[in-house]
Amino acid sequence: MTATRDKVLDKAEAAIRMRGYHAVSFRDLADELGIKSASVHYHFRQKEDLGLALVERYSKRFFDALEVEATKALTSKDKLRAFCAVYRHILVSSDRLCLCGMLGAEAAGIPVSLNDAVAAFFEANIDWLASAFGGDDTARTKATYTVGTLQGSMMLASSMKDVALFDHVLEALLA
Amino acid sequence: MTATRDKVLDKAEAAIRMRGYHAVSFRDLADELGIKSASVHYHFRQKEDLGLALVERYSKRFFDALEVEATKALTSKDKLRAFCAVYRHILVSSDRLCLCGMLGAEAAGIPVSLNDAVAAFFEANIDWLASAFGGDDTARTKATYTVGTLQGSMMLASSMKDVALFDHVLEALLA
DNA sequence: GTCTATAATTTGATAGAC
DNA sequence: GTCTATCAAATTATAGAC
Repeated sequence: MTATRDKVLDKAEAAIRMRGYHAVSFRDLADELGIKSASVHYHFRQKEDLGLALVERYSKRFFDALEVEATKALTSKDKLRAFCAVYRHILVSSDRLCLCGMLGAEAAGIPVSLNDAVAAFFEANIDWLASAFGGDDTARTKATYTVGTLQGSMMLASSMKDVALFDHVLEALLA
Repeated sequence: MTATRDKVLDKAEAAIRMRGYHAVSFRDLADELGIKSASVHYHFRQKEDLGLALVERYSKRFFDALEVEATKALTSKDKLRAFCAVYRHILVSSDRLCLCGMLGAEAAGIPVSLNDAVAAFFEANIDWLASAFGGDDTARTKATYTVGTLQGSMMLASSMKDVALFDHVLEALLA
C-alpha cells in the first residue's frame, strides 16, 4: 500500500545508523528516493515522528529476530549465543551501527520521547538477557555488561573500520 | 594568554559530548561564551579544525591522566584498575559520554580527518591495555573487549540515565 | 582579537494546487 | 499522495572596520 512510507523508513534508518540523527535531513531522504521533502513530511509530520517510527520498527524486528534465533536455545549459553548472533547480523548485514546505539550516544541531543524509546529498547535487551542468565541481580549485571560490550565493540569496529574486531570480541564473550 | 580559545574548547567539548558533533554550532558556543560566532571562527577556521583540536587535547589529557593513575600499578590487574579509573572519571566528573565515544558513533558522518584522529585514540587505548595484558594476540583481544565494554556501558548509562549501571559493569570487569 | 555585516546554503515545516 | 512554492530560522563561513 503505502510503499513510500516504508522506503522513507529504510533510507532514514540506513542514513541515521551511518551518520547520526542530526546529520540526516528530510531533503537528503527525499533526494535519495527521487521525491520531494514535502512528501516525506506527509508521512512523518515532524522529524521526531520519523525517529519514533524508526525505533519502533527496529525494536520489533530485533525481538522478532531474537525469538526466531532463540527458539531452540535451552541453556543460558545457547541463549547468549542467539543474542550475539542477532547483534552480529545488525552489524554485518549492513556494515552499520545499531540504530539505538547511535541514538543512545546522541541521547541528550535528541527529542526526549525518542530517547525514552531508545532507553526502553536497551531495558528490554537487558531484561531478556537477564532472564536468560537466571533473573537475579548477578544475572542483570551480566546482561548489562553483555549489551554494553556488544554496543561498544560495534562502535569501535565502525570507527576503526575493522569488522573482525567485533568478531574477536564476540568470541571472547562466548568463551 | 589566549583564554578565549580554551574557553571555546571547553564549551565545545561539553556540548559535543552531550549532544553530538552535528548538534553543536559555532553560534551555540559563541552565545554561551557571550561572544560572536565570528570570534570562534577566528580561533578555529572550520568546524573540522575545532574538532581536531578537541580530540588532540582530549587524547593528551586522557593519556596524561592514565600515566598518573598507573604510576604505582605493577600487575596487569592494577593497570586495568587504573585504566578503568580514568574511564570512570570521564563519565562521573561531567556526567557526559567520552568525546571519542560520541565521535566514534558518528564516524561516517564527520570529516575523515576527524574520525582518523578518533580511531587513533582507540588504537592507542587498545595498545596500552594490550601491553598491560602481556602483548600477545589474546591480550589484544582482551584489550579491545575491555575498551568496548567501557565505551558501550558509558553509552548505556547515558541513555538510560543510570550512572550506577556503569559502576556495576566496572565491578564485573574488575572481578 | 573581537566586532558588524552579510553571503550562500541548508533545515524543519506548512499552504494549497493537482 | 505528491507536487510547487514558500517561510522563518539556523548553519558554516568570510570580508573588513575597530
